[in-house]
Amino acid sequence: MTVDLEGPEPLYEQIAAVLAARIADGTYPQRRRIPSEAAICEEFDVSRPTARSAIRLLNERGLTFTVRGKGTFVAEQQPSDEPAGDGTSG
Amino acid sequence: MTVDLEGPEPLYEQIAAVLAARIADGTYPQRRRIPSEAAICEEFDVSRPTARSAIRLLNERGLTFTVRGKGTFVAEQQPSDEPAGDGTSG
DNA sequence: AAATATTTGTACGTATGTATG
DNA sequence: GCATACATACGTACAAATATT
Repeated sequence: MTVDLEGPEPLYEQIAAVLAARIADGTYPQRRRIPSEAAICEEFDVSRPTARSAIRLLNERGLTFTVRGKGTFVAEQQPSDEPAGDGTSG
Repeated sequence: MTVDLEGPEPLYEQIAAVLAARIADGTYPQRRRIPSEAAICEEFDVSRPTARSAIRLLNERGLTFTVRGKGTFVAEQQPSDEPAGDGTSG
């Protein structure tokens, strides 16, 4: 999986979207750790600040939570503002 | 007003607290712009990322909102988790 | 307990892009 | 076009918490 440097979306949003998709499809199971900042830097070839921005988004959206010295973990519940939304309505 | 480099709180939290106090006491009135990132850098002698972190905190807490190219403005209402809290109960 | 490695937290510096006036 | 101001992104260093040896 890669990101689009030319796209309109910021890198950190694209990366957050990729990670969010992995959470949604179970690649990153609940309560389990997601890859470290360093690993995200490696995979997406970005700087640590950018990797951290992506994680920050996930945390803000309630998908994950971060514990210093341990890592970032998938939250047990992913709250949603769109209770019925799976995008298949149209 | 200064910040405490030796203190336990991060610089950006200390700065956010100072700005929040100015919002609370009317130094920065509602709907009015607060100082620019550059001005905050100057006043507190910090880097732009640190100034931005402070502003981000204010935004997250609903005290302010930022408009790209214009500045950061005091929100019209400051939501509170402590409906009765003004600290004068004792 | 000590040393080392891993991982996140804070902070600085800089460059470039985008939006407003 | 220029000046101001925020947004994104890279690079780096050191501190603090955790985990392993």
